[in-house]
Amino acid sequence: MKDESDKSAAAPLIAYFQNMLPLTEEEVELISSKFQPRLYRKRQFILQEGDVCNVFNFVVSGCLRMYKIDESGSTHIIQFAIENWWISDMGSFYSMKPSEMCIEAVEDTTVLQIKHDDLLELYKKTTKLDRLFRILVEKSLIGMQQRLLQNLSSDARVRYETFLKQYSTLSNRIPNTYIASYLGITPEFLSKIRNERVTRK
Amino acid sequence: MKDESDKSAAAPLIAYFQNMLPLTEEEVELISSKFQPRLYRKRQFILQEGDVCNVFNFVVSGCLRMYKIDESGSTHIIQFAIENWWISDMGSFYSMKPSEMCIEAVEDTTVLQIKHDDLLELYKKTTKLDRLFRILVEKSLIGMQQRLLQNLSSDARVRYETFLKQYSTLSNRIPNTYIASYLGITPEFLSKIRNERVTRK
DNA sequence: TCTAGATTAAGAGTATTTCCTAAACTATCT
DNA sequence: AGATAGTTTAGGAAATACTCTTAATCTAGA
Repeated sequence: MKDESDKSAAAPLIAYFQNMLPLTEEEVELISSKFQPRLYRKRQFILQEGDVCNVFNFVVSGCLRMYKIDESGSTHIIQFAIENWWISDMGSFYSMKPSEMCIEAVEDTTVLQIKHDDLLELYKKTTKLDRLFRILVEKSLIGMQQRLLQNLSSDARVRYETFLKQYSTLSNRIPNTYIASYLGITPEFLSKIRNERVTRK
Repeated sequence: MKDESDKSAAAPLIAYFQNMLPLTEEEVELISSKFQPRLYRKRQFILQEGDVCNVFNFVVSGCLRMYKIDESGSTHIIQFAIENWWISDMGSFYSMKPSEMCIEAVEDTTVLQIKHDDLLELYKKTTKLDRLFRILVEKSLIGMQQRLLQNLSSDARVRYETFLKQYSTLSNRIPNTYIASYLGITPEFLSKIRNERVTRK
């Protein structure tokens, strides 16, 4: 019974993988057995600053945010993760050193988690995993590069417009303070930008 | 004779890979046969805006920079690549769409290049390549994430200090205009920062 | 040796953004 | 349902971080 429910729990992940690469029956079994579903309530922590990030998270539903609190106390959101996104502090995950980041649930969120050691074991057992993770990390890298470029070349207004396009489903689901923190500005200033947008039209 | 020279040319790459994961004799052969050495003279283009980025580059010696020119005409350097670094516009490489970036030699630079199709073929022939590229892309992603964090949370002074630490070998090898462009400021302002540093001590 | 580009310098200027205060609104908890 | 805490909007003053301009000096390539 337990097996059955776990297996069906991993269905969204299997679908996600199958969409990238066909999987054999055994691979489906193997992957399903290693990913554990877990529900986080709004504002619960998946990772806290100072802890080692020892799981890789695949978001089934809901929304997570990863952020860092700097010396002066302000938070900077590196990434949101919604349905079918991956999130983890890879630096900490691979070095097994304490993380400087927090990962927190923005809404009630279901994730599928794999522990560090289990992922390494999967890599050993089937090379398909190397390929899947290669591809998904490549995608993340491409996205990250574009974000960096944005930050280098655009002011807050343009960055906000881009955010609205890219995260259209998210923009009215999360507090504006989070968006401000993602854009690297104060909530008050975001409010001004929003006001400009409205009156301009 | 040709084979011999090609094989030895790939030696730095093989050493780099062996340092990550042991390779079999066949894998060494296979990889060596697909990577072509190429010399670019200072200011030569590896990739020009509008072209498809159809090679992946491993820098053996020298230095490359990847940058974008925005609408207003200013250039933004995304990345430098020195010895043992990888560089390519991955967005263009995997989508096979024209790139918005340029990659240019900052010094005379030797690279080992693999063509898009050859890399896909290697992925097919040996899954070891998936693993190697997974790992190296993961490293890039971690680095990129840190850079983004820097840009979100620090002013130009701090970013410059970080640059000096991270690229200590590079900082006195390349023009300051490039460093300014990497940091996202004008060369004049970088000069002020540098002046401050000196007088402060 | 000449020339173009790179670096430093310095002052004025600007724009983007923060900071502060405050009011209105919204969600959450008991 | 009412209280409380957090979120959003608003507005004006202020700061800072950075640009722009001009110009002189220095450096490296042809």
